Amino acid sequence: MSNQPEERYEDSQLYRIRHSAAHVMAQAVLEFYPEAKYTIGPPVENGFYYDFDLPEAITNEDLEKIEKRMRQIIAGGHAFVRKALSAEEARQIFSNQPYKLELIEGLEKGGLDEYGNPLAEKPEISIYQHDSFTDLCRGPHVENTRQINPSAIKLMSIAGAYWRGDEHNKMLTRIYGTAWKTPDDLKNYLKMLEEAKARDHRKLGKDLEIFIYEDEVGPGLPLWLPRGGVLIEELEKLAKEMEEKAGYFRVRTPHLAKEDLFLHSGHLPYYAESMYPPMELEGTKYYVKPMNCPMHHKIYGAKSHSYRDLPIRLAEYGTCYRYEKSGELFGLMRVRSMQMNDAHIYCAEEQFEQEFMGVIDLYKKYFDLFQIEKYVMRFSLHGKEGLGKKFVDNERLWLKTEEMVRQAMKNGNVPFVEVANEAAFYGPKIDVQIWSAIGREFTLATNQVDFAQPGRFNLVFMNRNGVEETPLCIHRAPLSTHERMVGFLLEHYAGNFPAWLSPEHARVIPITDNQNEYAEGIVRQLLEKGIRASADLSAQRMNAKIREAQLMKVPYMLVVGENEANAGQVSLRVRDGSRQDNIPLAEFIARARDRISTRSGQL
RNA sequence: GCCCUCAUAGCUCAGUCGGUAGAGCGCGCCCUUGGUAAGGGCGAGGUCAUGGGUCCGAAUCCCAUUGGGGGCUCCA
Repeated sequence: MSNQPEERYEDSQLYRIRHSAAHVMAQAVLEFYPEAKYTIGPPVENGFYYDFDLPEAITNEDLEKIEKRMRQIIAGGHAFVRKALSAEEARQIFSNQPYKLELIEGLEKGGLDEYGNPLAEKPEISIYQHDSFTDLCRGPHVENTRQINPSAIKLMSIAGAYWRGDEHNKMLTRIYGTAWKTPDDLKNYLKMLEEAKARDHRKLGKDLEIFIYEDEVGPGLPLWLPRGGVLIEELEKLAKEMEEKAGYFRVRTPHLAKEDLFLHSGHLPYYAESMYPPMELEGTKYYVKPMNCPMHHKIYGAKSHSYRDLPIRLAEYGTCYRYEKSGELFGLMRVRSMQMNDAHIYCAEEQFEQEFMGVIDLYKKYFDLFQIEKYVMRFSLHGKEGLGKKFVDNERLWLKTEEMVRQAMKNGNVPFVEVANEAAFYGPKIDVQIWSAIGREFTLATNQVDFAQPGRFNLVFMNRNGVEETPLCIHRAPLSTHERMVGFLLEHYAGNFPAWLSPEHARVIPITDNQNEYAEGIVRQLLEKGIRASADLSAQRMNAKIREAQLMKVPYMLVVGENEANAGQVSLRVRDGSRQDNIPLAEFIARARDRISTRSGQL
């Protein structure tokens, strides 16, 4: 750790290189498609993009062509020249570039940035010029195209993107590129992408037989295979243990409810589009539940409560269905059927901070267990504009609850960032961003403070003054959904699960079939001791059996030949390649049971 | 939902200019009884995603649909 303050990306040389590479790319594209309209091209994490309105679709072959031309332009050694000018002058330069004219208008009028967001102050209008290309741009850039290393750039992909990110606007063609200081940096980046691909939960999920999708079942509706079933069982066991210790009660609720319930909760008016359409029977409409909370509210409301009962914590691994739009589905990370590590905590206002921190503590325990080192709480606030539309219309309560959460996190020294306009409709939300072992960001856990629904459901408790009061409700899902959690864990561990999570703890590998019976006896003993085991009695050679177990990432392989059979021993091969030959079976059992029962990260 | 792209055996993939299909793995049988990441042989297995169209003839060309992927938008 250095004491130097970290340089902002926006101020770095890399940022300038990428920004300049975007301009060079735009020049190349315009040379091939002179009629193209160009829009914006900023640096982004790991690279840059530029959005064009092109007269025809371009292909990956075109990318090679464009990339080649970029290298020529770079070699030309052109200077980047900045010039400040008036809106009028800018309009003349970009007279045939409608998107640029729109940008100029935004800059001129009250200052809107390139994404259409308001700017604090009215900016100076400037252009940057190099070779034959001129762009409306605030910079900064490198001084000369030569400062872009032609062997450290690469065009990555073509994608669609809406003008100004608004789905009502025209779909533009976005070209993504990456640029680095040195060819080695580029190589490392590409290697990192390869690694990420090898860890992709969709690939590992298939290879390790965790889940599948079937066309006839439907998109976003995963089928969990036996090995995936084990992961889920273990996660539930973990959650139930932790929640029991933390004073939660377990409840169970149905998958469907009448329309009335979701009208009552306020979900239907806000989220009907994301719900499966209703089914109507005997004149009554039923909806498949998109979340569990309304049902938990009903359970809370089923009897009268005293302040002495609070907090009441209702937990359920509830199965929910949400109609995510087709283009939004993604492996296990975005699905239509999901099972949530859900719970609702009903508490009095003065209990809020303690309960809230109790949830955060739970998070931290899980982070510890899963060796998650980096996390940030994203604290999503309401937006004034959305009141009554996106958000429940009660600004006073919004501000009050937000302040409560803010204080709780400050007091608890929880790292968090605030994001405006992204709350849940019933209250402020905290999404937990975590980073996997290879540094990819995931949003898994979420919790929300709900000041709206308890009131809607007339949930009350009698306070110590004998006056009815409405409790607050904390929605929380530290382990997210099974789908997302397993997706994350697959990538995080690259499929090399700690023993307790491994679908198969041990595989017994007889060397010849003379040891098959001995192997089967071992399996029986292991199963008896709660160790998930099987024997490989196939006609293959031992080496092939080991390879197979290794590919399935089985943590413990027990090789048994004539010697072991005679001595009542096993040869232990651990997934990491280490070996312990000729140990008594009991010794292995003790080791495995210890690792499993403590949920150890060691094998 | 939108833009682009892809779909061949259970899996991973090959298939040229349009002439109705191949490999490896896996599966079954046989031989091999092997000491820490693939022993060998034989065999079964495909309406080339689905539905239309062009053509004497379509896995191959065109259109639509379904599903996957890269993005955008969205994610209570």
